[in-house]
Amino acid sequence: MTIYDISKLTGFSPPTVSKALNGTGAISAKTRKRIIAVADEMGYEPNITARALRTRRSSLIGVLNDIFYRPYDFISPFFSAIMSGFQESVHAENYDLLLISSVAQVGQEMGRGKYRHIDGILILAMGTEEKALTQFRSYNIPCVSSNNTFPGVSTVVSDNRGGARTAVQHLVDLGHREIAYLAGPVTKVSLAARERRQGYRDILARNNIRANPDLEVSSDTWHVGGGYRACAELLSRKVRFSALFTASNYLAIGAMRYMAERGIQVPGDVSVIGFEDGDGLEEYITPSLSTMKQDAVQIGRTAAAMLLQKMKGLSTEKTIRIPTRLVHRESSAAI
Amino acid sequence: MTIYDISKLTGFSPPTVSKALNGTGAISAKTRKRIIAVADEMGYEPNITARALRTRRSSLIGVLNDIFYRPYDFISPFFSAIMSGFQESVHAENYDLLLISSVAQVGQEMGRGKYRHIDGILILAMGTEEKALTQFRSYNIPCVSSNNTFPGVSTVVSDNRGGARTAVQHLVDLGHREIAYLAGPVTKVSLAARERRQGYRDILARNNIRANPDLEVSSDTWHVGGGYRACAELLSRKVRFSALFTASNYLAIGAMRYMAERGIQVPGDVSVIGFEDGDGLEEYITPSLSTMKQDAVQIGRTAAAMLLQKMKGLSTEKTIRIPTRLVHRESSAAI
DNA sequence: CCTTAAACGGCAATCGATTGCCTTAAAAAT
DNA sequence: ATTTTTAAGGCAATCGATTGCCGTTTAAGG
Repeated sequence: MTIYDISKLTGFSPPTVSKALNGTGAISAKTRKRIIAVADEMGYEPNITARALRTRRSSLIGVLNDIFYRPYDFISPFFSAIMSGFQESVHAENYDLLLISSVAQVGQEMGRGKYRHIDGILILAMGTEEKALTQFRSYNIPCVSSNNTFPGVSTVVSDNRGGARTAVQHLVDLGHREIAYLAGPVTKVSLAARERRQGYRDILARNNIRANPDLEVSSDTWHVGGGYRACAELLSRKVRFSALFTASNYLAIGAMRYMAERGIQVPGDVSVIGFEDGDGLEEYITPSLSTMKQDAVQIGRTAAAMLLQKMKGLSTEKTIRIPTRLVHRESSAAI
Repeated sequence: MTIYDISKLTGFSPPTVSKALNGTGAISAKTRKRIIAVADEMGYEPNITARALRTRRSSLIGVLNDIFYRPYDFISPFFSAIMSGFQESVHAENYDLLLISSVAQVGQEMGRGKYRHIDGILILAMGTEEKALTQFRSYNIPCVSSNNTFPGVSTVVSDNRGGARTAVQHLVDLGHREIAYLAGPVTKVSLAARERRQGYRDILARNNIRANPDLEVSSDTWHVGGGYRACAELLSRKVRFSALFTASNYLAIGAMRYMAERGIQVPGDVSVIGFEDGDGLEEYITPSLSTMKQDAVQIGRTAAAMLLQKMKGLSTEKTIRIPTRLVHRESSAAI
């Protein structure tokens, strides 16, 4: 069923059918109605490939989603939740999502993306490296990112600094003054990592707590294993702390495991608060985990709105921050 | 840079350029070499849209990935790991992945898929309903699934029955005879749910343990909350059990949480073993969780191989099972 | 030296939708 | 009643690659 079939059935020329169906051109209401009726009846669906060829727009949006949870090879539930909100929004404008994974191949993939004529791209990758980025720039595809920032690319993130402040202030309010921070991998592009650390430092300063560099450790991955190892490193420094703020829940789980193995009680000896990872587990592990809850779906929706704007040539570079919310559970308690 | 540009630069006609680049038709080695050299030098990349229009093949494979973890809206790490292996394999043959989520829209989505001329489809959805399936059949797209079976669709799954047998035998070997089973949502299509239950029953029978229906509960979701509620239901039945096999790790985590709240010790009072969910957390929660480890990436690769075969018109319907492996951790112990 | 066949490459059509421009008919203005 | 507008649709070209078929050229065979 093509536009030519509809043309024959209605007696109007193919261009007229096209115009009627798309609401473009000057077509009388009567004609349009007739054409639409026939198209509906025949179950006509436009051939999107032909349209893409002619219009040079593919209706495809790429999602660059690095898998940074080796050796498990899965997409972070947090990112996957962002994708969920994002997809919902772009679907409303008839875009579909093309999966582009694995930063290792990013050059190749972007080449691929280019030759597929992707109309836009959402960068969710955590491990995206500098050199890959220069690639993005050379192709001229509208682009938004989340959690990371790149020069010239708009970003939607949680209010990481504010969230970190809330988390750390929560610990202070519980009477803690020796508060450690377990960061994720700090890369040039990782806005989340930078801002959370900043929020942590803000609150120490605001409460006149002297910042102790020994209380800050950084994990080599965003996953549990990294949290475990970083906590080991932290404890090896022999600095006292009664509370620990981690840059993500996975890191918190890894850290708590290490402490459990060392007989350190949570929250008895150390209170812990993390940053949500989107899998909804924090309520169900023991002890249940205090968390800064992020609104991943909303981040996705916002990113979609921004990208769609950009694709229309509107909007300029900016960063939008989505509020986070403290959820107090068993892992954090008064000193 | 199109085939016409290369044509002008080399003096050969566009069809000849096409044939040289694709290795089709009768082109002399010398000509081919020259054309390829120029194409390389100019950075020519074929316009995949035009090719798709002409050949009627899109080089796009759809991934139907229902999000069944409401209200968290994320893709199960297990499925996401399958996708990882799958993508790696189909990339080798120059296919890209189109994301099709949300079973609620499956009809619409498939319509979409059809009009995008998807060359094949991988069904990962857990919640796919019967009525949606009839849609699949009517479009004639090569299709493989994982974890679920549909009439006429090949499937790659873990060796669920064997895995469940190993898990339950493990509990028996530890001296347990009162063993409960916490199932995932049992639907018509859920092969995994059916086979794991079967494996559980096999082992009871093999060890002359009388099956007690009260020891089997079924969760309403595959996520932690469902495990929590199902465990509550199980305990409310007042049947004694010293071990619990759960159909997934998330369910195990939910169940363990409920038991923790009731003061039931794991593994002191009840041993627990689950089925891997692919997020790598089981080592890091406390107690660490005994698990049947699945090879999700391998499942993905195998599914890709099967689908590619099908797309070539070869291969017939079948089910392939990928071995699982017992990993013994703290949550299961001798009685 | 002539015939036959194989090897190379080009021609023209095609995939389906869209677009700018042009023609005709109808409506409005003078 | 005649001219000017405006509205409605059609024509032909285009997006880029591919394919079947046909015409040469060159090599092989007699």
